[in-house]
Amino acid sequence: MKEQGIELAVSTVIFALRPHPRSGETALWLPLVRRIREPHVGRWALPGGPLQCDEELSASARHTLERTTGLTSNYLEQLYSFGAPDRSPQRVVSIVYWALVRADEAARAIDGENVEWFLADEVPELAFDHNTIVTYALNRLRGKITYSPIARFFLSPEFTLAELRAVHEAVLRKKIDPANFRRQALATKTLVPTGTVLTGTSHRPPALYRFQVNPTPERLRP
Amino acid sequence: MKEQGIELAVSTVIFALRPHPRSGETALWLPLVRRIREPHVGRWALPGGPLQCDEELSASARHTLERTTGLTSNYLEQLYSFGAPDRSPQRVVSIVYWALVRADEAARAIDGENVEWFLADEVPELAFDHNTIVTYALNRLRGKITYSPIARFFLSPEFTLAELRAVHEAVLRKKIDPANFRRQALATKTLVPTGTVLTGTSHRPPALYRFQVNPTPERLRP
DNA sequence: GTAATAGTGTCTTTAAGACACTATTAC
DNA sequence: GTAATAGTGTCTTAAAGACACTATTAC
Repeated sequence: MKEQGIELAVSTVIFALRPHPRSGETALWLPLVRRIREPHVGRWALPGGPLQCDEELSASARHTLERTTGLTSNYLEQLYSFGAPDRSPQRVVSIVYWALVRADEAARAIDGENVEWFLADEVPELAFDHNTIVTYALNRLRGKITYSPIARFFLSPEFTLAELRAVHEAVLRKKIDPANFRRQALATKTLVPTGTVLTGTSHRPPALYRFQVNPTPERLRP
Repeated sequence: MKEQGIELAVSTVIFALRPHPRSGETALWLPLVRRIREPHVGRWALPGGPLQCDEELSASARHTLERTTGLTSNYLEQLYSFGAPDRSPQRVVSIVYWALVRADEAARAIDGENVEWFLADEVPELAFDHNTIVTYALNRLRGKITYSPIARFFLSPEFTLAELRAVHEAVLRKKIDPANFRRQALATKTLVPTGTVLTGTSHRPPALYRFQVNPTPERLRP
């Protein structure tokens, strides 16, 4: 069977938390790449590239992440495949992944050539159908964080409940009651107190937690 | 950019409800196609084929559905893309869709050459990684039917609450309390009584309902 | 009348959310 | 002491589930 001249690419939506430039509050960011060739020269686009011959799909997404930001991710998941015939002059089918990057890592990201980070809710007009893809990824992230314990992938291994709550608040852009959040988080039985507290604050020191390595199998919702 | 010699295919997992051959209860079925060439000659596989040059991904899935069963579907959704380098000798990336077919339609399906229907929970050992894909699709169907009103796509436009409940019971393979199911179904405000009842039963005639055309926008969970 | 399912009412349990309250640190 | 957040207790509400009960048809 002859291949039909359809190009196969893998793109990645990379999310990280950083302070908002104006309000200073934690906000969602993502890196974009400026296109240096037609079509859409000069426009910003999602990082990605053609799939290599013997490369896993997820490996391709990981390589893009590494090449674009110099970072690695602890959470990478396939998002969706986009393949409308008119999304590019030469037909391209894009398999899109999304990734979460820890805040402490993201702070020391080494941005590649023509790479720039944007507020996830304020991306400019992008090349191809990439605005649609970003919106789709944002919906998935916001949906998934409400029923799945993925917030931890934004954090270092040890964290306070306030830090975990701050991730939820930044992603969902709404305040969450600290008492209720604590109860729900602890009810999952996936948090283990390290026995230590975080000092240096100007108030009662919060307890530190880490996620249980392999408690009960994670909820299945593909 | 030269295409990397990777073949791009679209496959479709087609679900329909039919009576179980032994118990007689309604059960989930899906059609498979016997492979007539290498690799895996003689094995059963998901229906599908290479993506045509100017064809939408979903259109390709629809064509497969039509070609395999002679049927059309009112529900078609992208499932996942599978692309491990070793899943086929010549590398193939498969974008998989899943579809629901109405029971009354499925009953008069015209099966194509080398097509046979199997109980979804008793498929034989399939070609490639297609067992993995079927399991994945089953999980998605069972997950989605619990939070999204997709059961109706197994039914004709007018139906009783008992029929709707029977769909849930067949898919989830468990009994559901009729009283509670009724309350939940009506609470969604998406069911409209037609004002007529279904006669010919040997008991109190049940009211017929249809789904509201465009009530409130469907829940967004990509 | 009986058999069978349609359809209603109501109680219990669980979880989410609102919010008052106490605890412990830095200063 | 005050300011600030950590952490606990408890009330209200909504939804899920269990299950008893009434309603309406064919026979």
